[in-house]
Amino acid sequence: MALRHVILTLLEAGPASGYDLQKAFETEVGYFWSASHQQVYRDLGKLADAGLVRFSVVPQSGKPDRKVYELTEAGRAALLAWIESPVPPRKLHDEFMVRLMAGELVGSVALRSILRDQMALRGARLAEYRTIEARHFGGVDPASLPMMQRLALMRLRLGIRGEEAWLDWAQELDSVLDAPDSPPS
Amino acid sequence: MALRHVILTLLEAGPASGYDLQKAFETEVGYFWSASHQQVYRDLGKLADAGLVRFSVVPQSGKPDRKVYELTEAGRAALLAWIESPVPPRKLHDEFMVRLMAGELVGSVALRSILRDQMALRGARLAEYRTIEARHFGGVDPASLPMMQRLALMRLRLGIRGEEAWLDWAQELDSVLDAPDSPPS
DNA sequence: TATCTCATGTAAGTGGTTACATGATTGC
DNA sequence: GCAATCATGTAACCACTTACATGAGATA
Repeated sequence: MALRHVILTLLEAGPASGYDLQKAFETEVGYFWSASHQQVYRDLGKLADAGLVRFSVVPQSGKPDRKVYELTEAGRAALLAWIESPVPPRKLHDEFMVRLMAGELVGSVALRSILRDQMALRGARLAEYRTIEARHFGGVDPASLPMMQRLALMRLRLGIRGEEAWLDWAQELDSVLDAPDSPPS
Repeated sequence: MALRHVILTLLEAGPASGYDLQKAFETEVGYFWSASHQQVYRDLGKLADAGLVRFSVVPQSGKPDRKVYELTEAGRAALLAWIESPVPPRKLHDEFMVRLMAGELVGSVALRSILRDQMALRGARLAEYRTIEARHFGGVDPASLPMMQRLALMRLRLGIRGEEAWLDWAQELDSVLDAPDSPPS
């Protein structure tokens, strides 16, 4: 159900089309929420049916018409109520961990290469995040920023810390895999 | 699709009933995969249809019969092939982050209390993980353990590091929220 | 000439959640 | 007497993915 609330949140920041929202999922909100354009369009329809958003059609020359959505009063109220509702426990689905477990049981030799692949991938992501941080915020103290940018920076930093922690751990795992196996006593 | 492979992995470790598997999802594998008993039973059925697992019915006195599942050769082969298949990029869905963003836009006063709640929750989880670590592994060097326990410990440590990183970040956020807001220049 | 971007959607399938259902045994 | 544990499942619904579809203008 939360995707609807993410959409409401994005619309609270200003009117937008389905296309605009989908772009947001690929960029700013991408490091804490993802959604495909099909989901976005469908949920916009559902939200409109429920009276939480309304839209106006903006014709364009040469391009398809834009449907620009905005929050209704009911939508704003629903969003406000949701913010303070309890956060459901998130459930984890970490395929990499499963492969690690499976690889060990099956006696696969490929554990190392899977680990290295994953490290490269996440290292690249971390570098990307750091670039964004440097370009947009350039080593500034978060407390000195207006609240909006301050929280945007903090959201980015969570992504950075998460990747750092993962890479630290992966490094430890990599070295620990080197040690010879001793039979269980 | 990955749930089926998690089940195959658990069965590779030894025969088990649906009930046993579901217990595993609540304990050992709980910090990297979750599944409800309905999912487990349904997917066991699908796996049996596909010939990747087989089961034998074990009657019990006073309790319902157990259906004890085990891997077939085809199942083991499928698992092996899967381990080295590329890991699809995991998608994030962090409700807490969305609330933070929404709360700011709407001007909610409740941000602080949401943050504190979440910190308490994750702090408790971290404490739990550390207790398990101390009880099962008692400060031992992972490299000295047989491979199986070694990886079990490393899986647990990923959970620990993840919670630690989150709490560090939350602490920073908490203090950063104190600073007065300055209007965007 | 071909691909990318803008901009919208439908249809079919899979994955996951919630609620319902049964029934004996063990511990409070 | 009541709840929890053991052990299995079905049915209905909701969320999400993959594939298909259109069509003009911009860029390589």
